[in-house]
Amino acid sequence: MIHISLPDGSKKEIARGASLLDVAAAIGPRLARAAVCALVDGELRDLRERLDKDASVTFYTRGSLQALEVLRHTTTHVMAQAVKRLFPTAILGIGPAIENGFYYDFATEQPLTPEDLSSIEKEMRRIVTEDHPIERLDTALEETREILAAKDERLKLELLDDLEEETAVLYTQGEFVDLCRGPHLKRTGEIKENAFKLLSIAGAYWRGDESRPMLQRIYGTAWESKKDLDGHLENLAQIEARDHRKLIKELDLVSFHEEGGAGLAYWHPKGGRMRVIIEDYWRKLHYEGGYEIVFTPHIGRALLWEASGHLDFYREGMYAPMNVDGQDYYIKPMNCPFHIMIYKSRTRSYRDLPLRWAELGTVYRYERSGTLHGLLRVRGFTQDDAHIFCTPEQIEDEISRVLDFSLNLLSGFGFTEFSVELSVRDPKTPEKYAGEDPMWEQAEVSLVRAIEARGLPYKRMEGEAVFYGPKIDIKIKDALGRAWQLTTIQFDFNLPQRFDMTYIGEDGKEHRPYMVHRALLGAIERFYALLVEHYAGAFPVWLAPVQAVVIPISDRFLEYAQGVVDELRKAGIRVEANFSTGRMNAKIRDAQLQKIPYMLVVGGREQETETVSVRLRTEEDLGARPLAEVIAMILEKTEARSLI
RNA sequence: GCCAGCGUAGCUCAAUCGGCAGAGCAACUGAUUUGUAAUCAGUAGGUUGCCAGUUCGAUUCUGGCCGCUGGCUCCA
Repeated sequence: MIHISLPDGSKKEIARGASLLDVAAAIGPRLARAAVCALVDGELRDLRERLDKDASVTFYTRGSLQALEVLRHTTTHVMAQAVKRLFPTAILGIGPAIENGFYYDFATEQPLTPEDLSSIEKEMRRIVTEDHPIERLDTALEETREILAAKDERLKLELLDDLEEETAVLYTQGEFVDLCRGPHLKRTGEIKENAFKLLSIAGAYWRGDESRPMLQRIYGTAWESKKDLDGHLENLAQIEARDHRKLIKELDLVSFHEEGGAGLAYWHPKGGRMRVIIEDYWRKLHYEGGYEIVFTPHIGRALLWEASGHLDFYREGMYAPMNVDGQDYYIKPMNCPFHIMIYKSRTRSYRDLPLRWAELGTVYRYERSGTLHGLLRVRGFTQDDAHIFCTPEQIEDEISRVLDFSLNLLSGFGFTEFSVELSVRDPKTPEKYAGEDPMWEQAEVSLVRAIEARGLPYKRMEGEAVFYGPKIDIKIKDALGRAWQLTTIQFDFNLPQRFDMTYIGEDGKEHRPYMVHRALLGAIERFYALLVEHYAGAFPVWLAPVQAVVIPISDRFLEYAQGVVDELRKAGIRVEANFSTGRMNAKIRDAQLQKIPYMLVVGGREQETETVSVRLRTEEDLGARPLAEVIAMILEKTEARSLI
């Protein structure tokens, strides 16, 4: 007999070799029916697995996150089975459950097309209806190899060769056999035939390796119920409706041009207005926060990039040089060497430090064509870059400051949920990194203290640091709960050395300053795309490119309407006049579609009483208000940078 | 960069087994003078992404290029 500890603290005695399903049955028949998988000493297991020693066990029932993962994993097997039925020569790759769904990779003779998805789905429904029992077979490696070889599953054989265990696990359902660790559902019929959907088809390198063949990947999603599936599809529709690529076009903010080249954004007047507002706010906060703002060239001689090491390590990310007067000049992919030039323009004393220099620096990087994506991934962009040069004694205080500064700036735009990732070096390969051990240790301590002092949740990422220093990245959550990495704060132990930067210390000797790179919004383009999606184009009044539109109900009131427009404009409000000959209803609709916060309707009543009727884009009707009151209301929201 | 799909009027989308390319919205003109999400009528708008090839004839078929989309990958 062995002893099983349960989460409520109780224990069960059960025969050695009993399956987890037996354990569940011993606890109660209802659990046995509802259980999908179990956590055994910290590992997620299949209910068919047998226990041969004492263990602590937690069962997960339908509805739990873990059960959903199992459901998705089984659904992807059903998909693979369907694919094998329809395309018998398809070779299985891997097929895991992922967030909100699953995928499976196949090597196929013919590429799959989107039209194949519906026939695969149909076959999947058949397999679900056939309700095959799913068997788990722990099999000796050699036998497994024979089984897979007989089915010509060469990719699975490759996985098998890399297996470290002594036995392999095969799962079967009907004619389908797969090498898989599990866990899985007990029958294909447990999948709801109307609660899954295949979504897309894409190429994916075998084992994520570009030098290996490209497989066909099918993505799908699966849920406990049709209602959950519909909810998820609704969510996807939401994301699509907020897609900045659609909104920047509809709202006339930014465009891209085939003639101008991929990944290069054109800011229209309305996008430009918003950008100026964002950047002015950024500048104001930087001056208040003890930064100085600098400007540096867009191109620099090869010498500079040789000194920085960019030409050695980052050349493929840079645009090709242009030759001027026999000298090679490169468009800058980063601002740092230029700021270092300013630093080196004179002798620096410890009394000068810390120096905090910020620049909205436009850089160009050659991103691979396939990675470009609207404003989120471009080839030309403006970083809200800054470099902090300080003494070792100042570093902790500086990190602390920059963290507060970042959180403050981001919350100004309406982002208040943060999480932090701390990337440190891999202790096993210290030789890969620039800088001395004590520097890394001090840097890490100052980063950790700064994070912990603010009670921010953080993840420590071992070995994720870049070679020149540790860093922290701040992620924010948007209105749809998606995480975006914006801020990055990075130590640099490399460049001060490469450029032989020094300052004169109290002791009259030369010392090496510490250098910290930081970008808070990241790239303005990317941040802007995020703002568009976060607000679904309905920007807070202080950011809205057009804050108010004046709508006369007929052109008999044009004169009064023009007076209203003049007053608003004089007060500094971004106002548009819709004086076209159309009906008021159409103008309201236009303004609504443009998501303009205030619609000011003027007709006879308003003219007589020196008022405007205020309609909000939320469809709320505030009725007629004195013009002065409306101006004050809009200005108040603007100045307070109110988020609605 | 790689795999797949796509590219038709400013926008959203039709159409052609290879035979004169079409609608709605927007634009323009005229009429209408309107009270909180689309007034009516008319006009104009296209080398069907670009360049080759096949063909009597290519928007349609083939190849190359450019761009976009979904992924993979990269993010010194």
